[in-house]
Amino acid sequence: MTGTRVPTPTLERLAIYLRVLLDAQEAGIQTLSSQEIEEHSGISAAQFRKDLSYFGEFGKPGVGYSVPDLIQCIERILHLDEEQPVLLVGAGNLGAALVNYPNFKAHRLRIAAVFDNNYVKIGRPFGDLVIEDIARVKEVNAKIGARLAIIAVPAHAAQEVADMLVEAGITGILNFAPTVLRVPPHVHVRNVSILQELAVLSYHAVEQSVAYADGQATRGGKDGV
Amino acid sequence: MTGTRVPTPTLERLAIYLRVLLDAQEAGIQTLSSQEIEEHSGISAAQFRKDLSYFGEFGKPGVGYSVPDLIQCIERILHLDEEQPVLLVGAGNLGAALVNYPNFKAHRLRIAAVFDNNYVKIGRPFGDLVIEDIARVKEVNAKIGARLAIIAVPAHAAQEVADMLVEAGITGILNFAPTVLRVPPHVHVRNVSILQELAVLSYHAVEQSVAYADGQATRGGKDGV
DNA sequence: TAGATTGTTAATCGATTAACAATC
DNA sequence: TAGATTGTTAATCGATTAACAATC
Repeated sequence: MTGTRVPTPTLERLAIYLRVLLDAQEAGIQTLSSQEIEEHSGISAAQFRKDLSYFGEFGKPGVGYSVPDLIQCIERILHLDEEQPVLLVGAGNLGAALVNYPNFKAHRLRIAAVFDNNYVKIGRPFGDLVIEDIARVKEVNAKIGARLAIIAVPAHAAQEVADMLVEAGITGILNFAPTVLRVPPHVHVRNVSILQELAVLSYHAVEQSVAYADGQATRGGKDGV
Repeated sequence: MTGTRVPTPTLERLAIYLRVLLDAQEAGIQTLSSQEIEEHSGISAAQFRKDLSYFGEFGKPGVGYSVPDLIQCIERILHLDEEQPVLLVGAGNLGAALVNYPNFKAHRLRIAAVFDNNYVKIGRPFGDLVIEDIARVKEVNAKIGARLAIIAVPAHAAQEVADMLVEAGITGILNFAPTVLRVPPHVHVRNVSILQELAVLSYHAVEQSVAYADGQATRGGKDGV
């Protein structure tokens, strides 16, 4: 199946499978069937098998999937099989939450440097790191060689930061600022928009309450995944 | 078009349009065409018109869309036309970032209470609020009447928190914990998974770099949206 | 009116689901 | 071997795109 473009939803689910598998490994489980993956992930067994088929054959008919083997395969696919440095820009509240985020380690992601443009903050400690001047990001990343970066600055500064990151060799940006970034075609951006998420929930939450009050609650809605 | 289910991608884009419109209003722009919306949002004009068509007719042929009118319409659709209280569970680093998040106000979202289960934290100030005992969430929300809540606790505690929130009348949950929540069908969950986002970027970032090094850089990849 | 732009329909595209032969 | 479960193909479903008549 090499050559086919992998759908983005497939990649997103891969990360979910990986989490389920790591939990299973923690619990000492050796083997899981696609049906069992469905029970733990909420993603259908057929979808799981289809997703994996983009990358190869990983299971044994009649048996299922070896938990440690599949973990290794997915990690390799996602390039999480060796430590991946990540730049963080923005030493505010969100940056502090990220730099202390305990779950990165299990995925071999490591915040390797923190940047800000505030001269009061530059030079101060931040988690295990020291805040550096965003103006020096290219120079600093020449040593680190990170491809991934997180933007956690106010919206009005995000585009300028993105430009500097691209200049510094970053090819994947996780953007927390509520703004559309313009980047060259070889750079991927994923946006985390808390307001957008809440807006979607707001639409449903109130709709649902009304339906509920009318005794018209929907059935069989999918649980959160 | 009433009666048709609105696709989730449409709702997600609605929040993006709203942001573009608010920016335009800020800049004193009175009218925008779908083409201009495309330029600012990265979402195609056809898609924009199709999205709005689920809710009614909002534009004038030959003219475009009134910025203030459309803002009002989208706000009404998303139930952001009047203040919406939101419960926050988890008074850690992420909770601190959220409680101080400046952008909620423009969308009429307000964190109305913060909860934790740590007795050392309960009673302490947190932003403008005082941390309350999660065990009292039902009691507290009986007064607030929030339908939306944010879970910002470690993964191992998230399901228990979700159960309590549902019990307290919450119908929309924004979940930051890396775990699949099980909730009744009338409750909507949206997950923000930083690890998942970085995993997807990791896949692409390294792929792209390799392609780049080989002189096979992809063309026309979509810019971040 | 003539030009511009909408709202909607039909065509295209892509992702999900179901079913089953292959195989451990 | 018999039972279970995979990987894949074909059918279904849903979302996006393109085109255009309606209309300001």
